[in-house]
Amino acid sequence: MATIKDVAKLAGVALSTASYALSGDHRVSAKTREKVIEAAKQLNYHKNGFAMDLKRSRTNTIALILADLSGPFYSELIRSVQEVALSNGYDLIACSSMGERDSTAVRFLREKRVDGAVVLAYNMTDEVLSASAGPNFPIIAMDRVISGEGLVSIIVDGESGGYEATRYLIDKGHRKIAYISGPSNSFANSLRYQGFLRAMKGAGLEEQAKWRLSGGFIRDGGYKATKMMLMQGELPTAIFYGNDEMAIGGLKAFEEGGIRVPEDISIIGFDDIELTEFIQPPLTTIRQPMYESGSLAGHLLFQMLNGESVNESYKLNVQIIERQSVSAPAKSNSSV
Amino acid sequence: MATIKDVAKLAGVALSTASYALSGDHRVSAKTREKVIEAAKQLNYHKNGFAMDLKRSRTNTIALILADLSGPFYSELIRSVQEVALSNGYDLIACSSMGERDSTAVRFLREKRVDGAVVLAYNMTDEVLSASAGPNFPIIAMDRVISGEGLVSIIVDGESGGYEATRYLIDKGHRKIAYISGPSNSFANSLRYQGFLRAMKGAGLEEQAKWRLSGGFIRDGGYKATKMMLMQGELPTAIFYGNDEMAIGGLKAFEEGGIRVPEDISIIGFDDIELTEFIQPPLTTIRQPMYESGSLAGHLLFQMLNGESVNESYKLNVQIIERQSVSAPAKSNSSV
DNA sequence: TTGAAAGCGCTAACAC
DNA sequence: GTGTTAGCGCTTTCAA
Repeated sequence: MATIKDVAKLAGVALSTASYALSGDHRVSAKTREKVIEAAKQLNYHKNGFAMDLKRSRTNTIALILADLSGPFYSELIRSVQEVALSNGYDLIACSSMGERDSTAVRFLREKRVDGAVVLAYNMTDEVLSASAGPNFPIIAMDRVISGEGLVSIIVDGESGGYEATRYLIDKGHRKIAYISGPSNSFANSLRYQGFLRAMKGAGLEEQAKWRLSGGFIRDGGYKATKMMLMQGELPTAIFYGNDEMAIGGLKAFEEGGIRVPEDISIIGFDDIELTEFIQPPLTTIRQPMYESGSLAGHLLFQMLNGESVNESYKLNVQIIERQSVSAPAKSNSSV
Repeated sequence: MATIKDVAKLAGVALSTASYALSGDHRVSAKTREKVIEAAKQLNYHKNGFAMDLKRSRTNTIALILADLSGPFYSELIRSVQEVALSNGYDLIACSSMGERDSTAVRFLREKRVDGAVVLAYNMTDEVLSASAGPNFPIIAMDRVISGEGLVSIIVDGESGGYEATRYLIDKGHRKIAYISGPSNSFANSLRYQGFLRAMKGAGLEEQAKWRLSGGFIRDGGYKATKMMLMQGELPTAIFYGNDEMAIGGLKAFEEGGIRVPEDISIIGFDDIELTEFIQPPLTTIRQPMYESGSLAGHLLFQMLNGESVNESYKLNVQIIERQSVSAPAKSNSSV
């Protein structure tokens, strides 16, 4: 790899002159510049990114850290963060926090390989975030409550979402409602569940222990939890799945069991992923403002990078999206 | 930010001793090591990634470059490349080539911010790839034919895929077949189109100029192209969409136009994205081995990184996935 | 306008 | 075992 030294030598100028010429400083004469550029081309020279970053101690890059890069659910978030980064002249790299303690993500934060980060990854510990964030290294934490210098949290109001989803079912006449939960260590899940409980209690309803199942936020988990419910014999009249993926899995289980949705049982999801529109029946769900939250995250990050002060936390509202997976409970089941 | 210098000073040892202690070199005494580690903790010290990379001139990171990070289509690819990277002890970062000449992606390659890359991005020029690749910087180019030192290309056999898709329609009795194309600068698209033409010619059929439409590989493009076709009045009996996204857009246009698929018109897509299973009717399509190709790309990259020699190009096969969007042409339309 | 030189934070060869 | 020191490739001050 040719270095700027080689270029300077070939062009017959000093190292610094070459540097100036290459970065377009207007103090070098046009003739010198040309010589240098010609030499650079000849040697196929390109700046070494690290050396530059090291010197500048700035990378002009921010990271978006996700638990799983391949999740379908993130595309809007990625897009919105990317747009903001681009329009601020920054680069965005996405990396995964898979691998836990020694993940790429942790290293990028620890070793300051980027100028700041947006983190949506339940498997990153608060500790890592707190240790990395600071006045010169802003981190926007999504979906978790955390505070500290350089830290801002954005949460979507999952509690209200859980409440509204449940309330919606209750208003349709349902009395026997189950909540299929996500991973127990997920903050988003606990919020949704709390909302569910508040709505149930508010309507004088009780959660039945036998319907307390978990599906880990994944499709197959929803499928299995639903199968289990089916095997138990007695079904609720409505199910609130902690997220859409699990609801889709549940739908498959019902289909296999010959149970019609929403005629025999109503279901509602959470997230409003793309698929919900396309499945049969289209899924009623709670929409998370992914695009908006990504955009907010990006903007906040750059405000912090520019030394402006921002609030410590932001809460975004959710919205119910009515489709066709919920109806009034069937007569035979609607008795309390 | 505390540096190793500060740590050394606080621990009362030399800089190098601190460095050795921190990197676990066994020449330092346990006592010294402890002192250093304690000092580091106290100062909340973390290595500076760039300085390390600069020194080592290795990053232990590879990049996956995609035209659009948010594409739903890539999740399997991302997952498979990530698995390989992780199992080789490397980090993976994903970045987008949006922004063309000055994109993050171009900079990462040019400035050697990573040790190698897998590139699936039609908007990166061959020139950039050739200029960046070299004996010490392997690049795996997907979906393009390119060669040079440090360059390997993986292509899926889109031509055969295009041929098979078209042949499948012909075998069902279709004679009037349209191909809705992707971006004209897309290599994948031209392959598919060539396959289409070969099948048509082989059956003594001709492509009709009026049905030559482009949808840019995006859903809305497929929708618009189909609308346009609808407005023209005369329809083919079958359409081969250059990818699934466009086919999904087309489906919507047909639905709005009161045209039934596959009763009134048959359609076939390409890619086998997740959605194809869930839409109505489920889409018959050509499956690309995304997971396999990502895995292959990752393995090749590491082989090259280890100095092993590999072939210059690899071709992967496609497979037709029969679902329910194709039937024999309706009687009234099936005449030649 | 150009050149010499300091130093970003770190590693590793070498000397003690 | 531990300390000294020379760079990695670059930018940027300062002097010429």
